[in-house]
Amino acid sequence: MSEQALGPFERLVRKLRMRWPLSEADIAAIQRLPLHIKSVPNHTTIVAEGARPNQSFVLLDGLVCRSKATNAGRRQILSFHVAGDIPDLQSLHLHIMDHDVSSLGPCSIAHVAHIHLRELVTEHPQVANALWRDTLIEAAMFREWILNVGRRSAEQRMAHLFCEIADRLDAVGLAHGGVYELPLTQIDLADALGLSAVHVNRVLQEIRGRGLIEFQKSTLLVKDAAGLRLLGEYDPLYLHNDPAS
Amino acid sequence: MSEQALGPFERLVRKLRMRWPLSEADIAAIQRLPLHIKSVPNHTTIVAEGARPNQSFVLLDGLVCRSKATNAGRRQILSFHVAGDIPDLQSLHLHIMDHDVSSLGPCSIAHVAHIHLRELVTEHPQVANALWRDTLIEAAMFREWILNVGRRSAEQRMAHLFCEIADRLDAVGLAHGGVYELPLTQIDLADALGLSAVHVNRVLQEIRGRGLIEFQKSTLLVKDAAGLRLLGEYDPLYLHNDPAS
DNA sequence: CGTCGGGTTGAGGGTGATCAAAGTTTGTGG
DNA sequence: CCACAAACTTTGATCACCCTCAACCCGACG
Repeated sequence: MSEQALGPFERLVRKLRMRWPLSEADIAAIQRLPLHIKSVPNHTTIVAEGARPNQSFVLLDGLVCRSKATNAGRRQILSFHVAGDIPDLQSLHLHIMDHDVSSLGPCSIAHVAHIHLRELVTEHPQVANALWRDTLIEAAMFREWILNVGRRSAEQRMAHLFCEIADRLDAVGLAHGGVYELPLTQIDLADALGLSAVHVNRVLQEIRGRGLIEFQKSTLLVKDAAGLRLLGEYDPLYLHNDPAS
Repeated sequence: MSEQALGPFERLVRKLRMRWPLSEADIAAIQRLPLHIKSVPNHTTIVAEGARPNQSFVLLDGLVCRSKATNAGRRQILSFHVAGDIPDLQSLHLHIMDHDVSSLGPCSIAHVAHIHLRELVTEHPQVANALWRDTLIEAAMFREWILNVGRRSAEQRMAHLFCEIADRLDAVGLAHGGVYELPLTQIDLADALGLSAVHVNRVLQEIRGRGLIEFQKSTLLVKDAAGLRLLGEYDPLYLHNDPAS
């Protein structure tokens, strides 16, 4: 990863600068954060519901998701996170975890103690603003997710999800011409979409048959982005990627 | 309303103090905010998707909801808000609305210009922290909502929603012994739960038949709170009401 | 008194779940 | 590097939850 040469928090800094104007001092302070880098194997719970962490982590490489489950064990994935995200930033202010954070594929993460994050946001209010805005965008993504599982058909849900993932990976430069590395099983997809794995399989075949995508061996290939957006009624407004909007 | 005697923002202040320790100066600054009080009739869109407001509003009295709709017009309610909430606070940082905010029953609101809110949060970082924490709790509620529509049965969804509403109204002192004033139609309930109005009607009869609740004429009566929580698998952890947690 | 929004009820149908079993790929230990 | 197990994918059959459509009822309100 070329980012490593520029420091482990390069992707994070790039994202936060898109969220809010930061000074050189703000950025330097982020890059000075004491960190503890760790490798996480596939399908591992990084932070569990009920935990009371005294640190958060920056995702340096890989894919993680947040999830909750019903008492009957039915899992619902709530969000996906890519390099540069801080998936459990909320534990800085909400001290007990209300959901799980786990890896999808092997990941590299950097733990940062809450003490240092707290110092960062008090000394650098602009960083606090950037993180607050990030929290707001995350909430906007949750809202769209609710609409997706609440009111769209299985096909539409899946198309919408693929559109969002593609857009987000594009935004952080993790796409290579419509090809996306996505270590998701069909079970993971089902848990994200509120469907059964069997039905995901069939819907996948259907929209693949229509020439919209290919999805096999952890690789998503978007063949007809416009058609996919049309099917999923995808409008990226809710991602608020334009810092001016 | 006795709160009006203590100032229109009394409920807001009470809520924010539960979110984060505020000084007398912080509180005074909130209460000095220039405001513009307005009455809103039933079933009115207060802020529409696509709008670019230069103000937010504090809900003084009544009930409002946030919602999005698919292109086919299928509405999904995303959250309910009670007196003391600032349902469109996000427009302070996300300048274009990605959803609607509309009234359920007649409401009283107080508009506050973004200019004054921005000044408030820069001069009073503790208020900014309280609002950030509020945003995080809101996101936690969205996550639970996703689990609800994604993985729970119609009965469970409804029981869970009633539990959450009851808890939240209890928390702000709007309950009178298991009786809650709730100006929701069955159509509104359906849109909140991702169900059809017809099915809501039948589920309502079912859980009413079991002696858990009564719901008619805009009044919710919780007859068996424990049974309702059990049915809905309700665990209020995600509301993070305890400031210490 | 008529209309309108909302509530209720019935009948029928479809989307997607569940169950079961057979393939296929992945991973692991010998 | 092979053998085996585990995990994932695929397919078929059946089923149920919930939707849609349609009609009727009711109370509020002009």
